[in-house]
Amino acid sequence: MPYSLAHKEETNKKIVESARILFNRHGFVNVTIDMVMENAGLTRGGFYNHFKNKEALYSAAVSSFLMGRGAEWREEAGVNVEKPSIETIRHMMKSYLSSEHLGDLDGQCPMIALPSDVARAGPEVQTSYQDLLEAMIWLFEHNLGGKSAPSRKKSLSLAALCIGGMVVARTLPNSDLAEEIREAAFNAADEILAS
Amino acid sequence: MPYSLAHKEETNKKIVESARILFNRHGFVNVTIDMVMENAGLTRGGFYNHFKNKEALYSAAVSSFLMGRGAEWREEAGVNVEKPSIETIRHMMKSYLSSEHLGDLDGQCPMIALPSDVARAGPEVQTSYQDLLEAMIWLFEHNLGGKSAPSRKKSLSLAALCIGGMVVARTLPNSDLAEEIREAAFNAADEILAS
DNA sequence: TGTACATCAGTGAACGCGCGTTCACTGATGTAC
DNA sequence: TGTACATCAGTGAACGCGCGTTCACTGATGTAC
Repeated sequence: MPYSLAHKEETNKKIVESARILFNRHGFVNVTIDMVMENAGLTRGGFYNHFKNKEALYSAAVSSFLMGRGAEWREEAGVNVEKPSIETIRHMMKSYLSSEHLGDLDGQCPMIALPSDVARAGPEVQTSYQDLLEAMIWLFEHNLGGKSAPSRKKSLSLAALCIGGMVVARTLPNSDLAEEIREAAFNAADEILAS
Repeated sequence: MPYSLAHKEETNKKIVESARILFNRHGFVNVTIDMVMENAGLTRGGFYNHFKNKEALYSAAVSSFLMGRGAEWREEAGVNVEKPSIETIRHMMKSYLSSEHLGDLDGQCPMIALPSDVARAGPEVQTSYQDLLEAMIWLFEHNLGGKSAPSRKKSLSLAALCIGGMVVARTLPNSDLAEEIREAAFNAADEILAS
């Protein structure tokens, strides 16, 4: 067996990472396999050694956020499984609903960049999206002190507000209204949290 | 001058209405001009008698909601310019964040159906989207009793929560989580309203 | 240790299809007489 | 009132391009001896 298994995995990661960035910026349909492969330093034909088809790449790219940037964020935000606290949520929200995140077209959360794309994609992609969403909700619930009807409701509202506020703001680039919406969403989320 | 001016306007409306429905369901890129024209009872070639190109149609389709279904909704919700009231907002939100609206792929608000599409489209389309958003915000502000910093903030948060909650829910079709999110968003919006 | 070999990741040309757009035309309709 | 005409909305074939996917190949690498 020529080429180590690790080598193929490495290449696979490069493709997915390249795709994640390009999808975030341009959406599923506007990104071609040529673009993804070239951006990964490879050529067109090799793609099908790694994925069944383009749709399979969608799913992998969305999921990759959870293990990559998403994990970094959880660490940065000081997510501490031992000591859950509301302060942790506030940190996460501050980072999620930040001006920086709004401007980060490459690194942003796919839930913000791709909602309508995912809604029209196949079930695998939607499952990946739902996993991301559930991870976010879990972090909120956990830091609100565990499972209970009120903390569940609160967590869902916070998720809707975080993602939704950013989606709406993202749709209006270079508009003062975008920043205004983002800020208002953050304040509202903060109030829900405190209530 | 053969064919009355009204005739051309009539056809134009048919095309835009056909496009609005198809875009809502499938997104900009996945809808072809053939589909739009056939759905309007016409043939491909005539399209360019009415629009410069496909992108011009995006903008027209998004805007059309404001004068069509959007106007109906404002009436249904009992929007009364003379007597603004919080109850009016509650009606609007109840309708916007309803199960019916979530399932109405054809008639839904384009702000829910097309956020990522619009984010990647040209400035004209984004202006149309922003007009829609500002109309919604205006209705909230007006019924909160007019211009003031707190009512402005509240209106922006409500908009983010209404649109955002629906966007997130829409991304997860056939999932219990979708309904759960929609309901949580409504409750949170109601609390913001009451606060 | 060195060499021949087998494997399969990666290459790039080619295929086929679909879509946006163009264009020569056709024929329905309002107007002039 | 009736008829010939001019206009232009609508038609549908054609063009050209781009993209997803396939495929015959090449060449780098690990293994067997």
